[in-house]
Amino acid sequence: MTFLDQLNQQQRQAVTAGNGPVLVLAGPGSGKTRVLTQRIAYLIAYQGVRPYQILAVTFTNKAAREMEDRVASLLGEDAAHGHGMMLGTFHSICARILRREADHLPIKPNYVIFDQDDQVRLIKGIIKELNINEKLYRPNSIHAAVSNAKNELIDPDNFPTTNYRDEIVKRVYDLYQKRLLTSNAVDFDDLLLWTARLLEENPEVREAYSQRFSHVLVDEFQDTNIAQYMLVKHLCSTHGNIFCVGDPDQSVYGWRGADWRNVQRFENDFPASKTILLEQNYRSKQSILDTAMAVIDRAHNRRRKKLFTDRGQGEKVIYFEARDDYSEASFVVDTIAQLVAGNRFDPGECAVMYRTNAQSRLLEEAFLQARLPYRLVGAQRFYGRREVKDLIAYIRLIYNPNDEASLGRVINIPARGIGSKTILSLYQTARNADTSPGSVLLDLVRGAESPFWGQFTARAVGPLSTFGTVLARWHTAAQTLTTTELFDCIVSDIDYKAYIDDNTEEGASRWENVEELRRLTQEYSGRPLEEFLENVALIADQDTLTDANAPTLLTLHAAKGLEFGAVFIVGLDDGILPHSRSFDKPEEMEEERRLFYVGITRAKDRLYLVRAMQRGGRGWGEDTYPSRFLTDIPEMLLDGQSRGGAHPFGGDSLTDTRWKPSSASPKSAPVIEARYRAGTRISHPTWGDGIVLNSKLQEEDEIVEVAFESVGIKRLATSLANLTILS
DNA sequence: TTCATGCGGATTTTT
DNA sequence: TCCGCATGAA
Repeated sequence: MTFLDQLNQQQRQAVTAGNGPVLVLAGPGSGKTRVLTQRIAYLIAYQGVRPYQILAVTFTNKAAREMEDRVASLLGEDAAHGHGMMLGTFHSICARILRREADHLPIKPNYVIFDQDDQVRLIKGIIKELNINEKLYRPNSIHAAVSNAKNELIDPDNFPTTNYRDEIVKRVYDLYQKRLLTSNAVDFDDLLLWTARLLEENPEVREAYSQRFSHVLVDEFQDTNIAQYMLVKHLCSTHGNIFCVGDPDQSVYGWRGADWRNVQRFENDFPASKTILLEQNYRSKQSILDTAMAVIDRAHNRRRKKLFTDRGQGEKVIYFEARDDYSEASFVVDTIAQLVAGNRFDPGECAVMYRTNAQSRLLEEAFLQARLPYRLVGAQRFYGRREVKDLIAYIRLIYNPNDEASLGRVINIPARGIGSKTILSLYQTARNADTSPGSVLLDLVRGAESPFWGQFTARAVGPLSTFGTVLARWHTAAQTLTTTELFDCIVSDIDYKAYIDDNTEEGASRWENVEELRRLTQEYSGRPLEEFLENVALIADQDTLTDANAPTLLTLHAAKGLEFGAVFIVGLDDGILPHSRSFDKPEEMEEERRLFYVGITRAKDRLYLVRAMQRGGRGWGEDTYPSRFLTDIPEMLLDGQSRGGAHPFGGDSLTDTRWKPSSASPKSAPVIEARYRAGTRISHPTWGDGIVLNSKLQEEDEIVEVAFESVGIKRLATSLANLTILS
């Protein structure tokens, strides 16, 4: 068993555990991914389990792919690849099961998946339709209530009502589910809900899946909700071979229905389960673990865990208090530039983490200003763009013309004379006939023969039937065209370029997104449309992580499961972390604390805790207070102080000694030699060719001034700019 | 029906 | 700060 040699005793115990339920409680950096992959490899190589009998649930699609690759490299390529190991997120696995088992359910196999936007859009429409006061009952909050119910497997009929608000939610929920069905659509929660119900109500289906998957493995178990828990339980109902890995201290999705008590539920439901603790940390220096423990030990209701490592004490954690949010951002960028210039880290080993997405903006600006590349994690960034959503909605509508949300989105984009009045009457007509607006539209192609024709005003019926005709043509074309061909067809038919590219910079960037989306469709050539749509719908934030060697910007939530050499956690102000919306809810405050803990434990070698004394606008920002979590960290663990000299905890304050990164660096600066001279011809990835005007050595880096043919004179740090010498 | 304009309001985290 | 909505004119 060669690959088992490198495991510690607990890891090996987990990997080689026999059949039956196993719960692995794994601290951060304790090698849990390794345990999962080796467990799979072990089952295949030594227990005679066939790959297709294994179901492994990961937190992102990216993690699933990586796991597949790692298993393959442990066993040799063909042993794992292409033999039907079922690997993916809960949502993607459910989507596949539902596609196959649709005839047991009130949906058809060509269902579409509604994203958050579609869901809220639908709810909003229903609120309007039911004449409910939109100000009092916000679509977003009603949606949250509905979603919570679904995550607990509560259907509209069983929705508990203790007050008037609940009554409203119940009515909306009921209609919402009906609308989803006429649209032949499911939302994110339905993927889990329908699958759980499918297995619950059809013993023969349950047994078939349970027998096919003789081994079920679940990662990030602390973040499962009730629906997911039940799903897992059903899937191993015949054999009980369930292997869960998780860490209650890293549970940060409670607001999404995740219930860390699933760990307790597991122990109750599977009394024979083995529990294995992975405690040794292989990721971080001890100074970082000490900081992490200081923060998490204040949490209530938890078993104290000792985090230890043999990676050495490491340097102290740096605390920096910036004047305002602008200097917070430039501190981060400057420090990263110095870390990179000093050869302490690759750009790609650095990450900046924040509580809310909005915080990324100033950081991005600071990176842009410094002309340093960065990578931003977040599906929203690309898939949330209007132009991208529009085109995906077109494709979705063609794939499934009953999709009401997509139709509503694109029916008048670009404007084709179908305004709100016309749309209203189209929807009304469809509802009266107990069908979908899309099929009314398609029926209008028959002209006056359609029973719907007479129901519209002469003014409205023209544009409607025209659009119906186009839609019908696309629908037919889609049977033979590739996704890319269909994409091109849509874009040119609606002249989308003219619609979005208004010759402004903004317009140009929108068109770039369209081209990027087109490139994406090419990856799906030869694969059915539904795969494209499904993957696009279920994309996770982390799936957007590229392997570019540049610092990563991401939310603390998105950081879960990742690790970086140097981590900056910014915005450590009360109200941001912990977020002000959690202040009066103890449970949520605990979750904020765990979120901070997750961020801290992402760091391998260096950790920077950063905050701004003012926030909100240049010079006019409001004063902030340090995060209350900072006071839990003993002073002796921290290095650095604020610009004003005040230590956040009122400790000994040194007067205006700004933190100097070089003073904290134990490595002496490497001596470097100039590589560029005036006259050297170079090439830059974005600006093309240019000639070096002059060069000087500065702070362990070579700074060159270059005249580019395209953009004129620029100053660049050669350690970052990725220049190629041509002559 | 569309487009421009101005106002008010809200504003976490994500599959 | 940005977004969505209502309002009013063409």
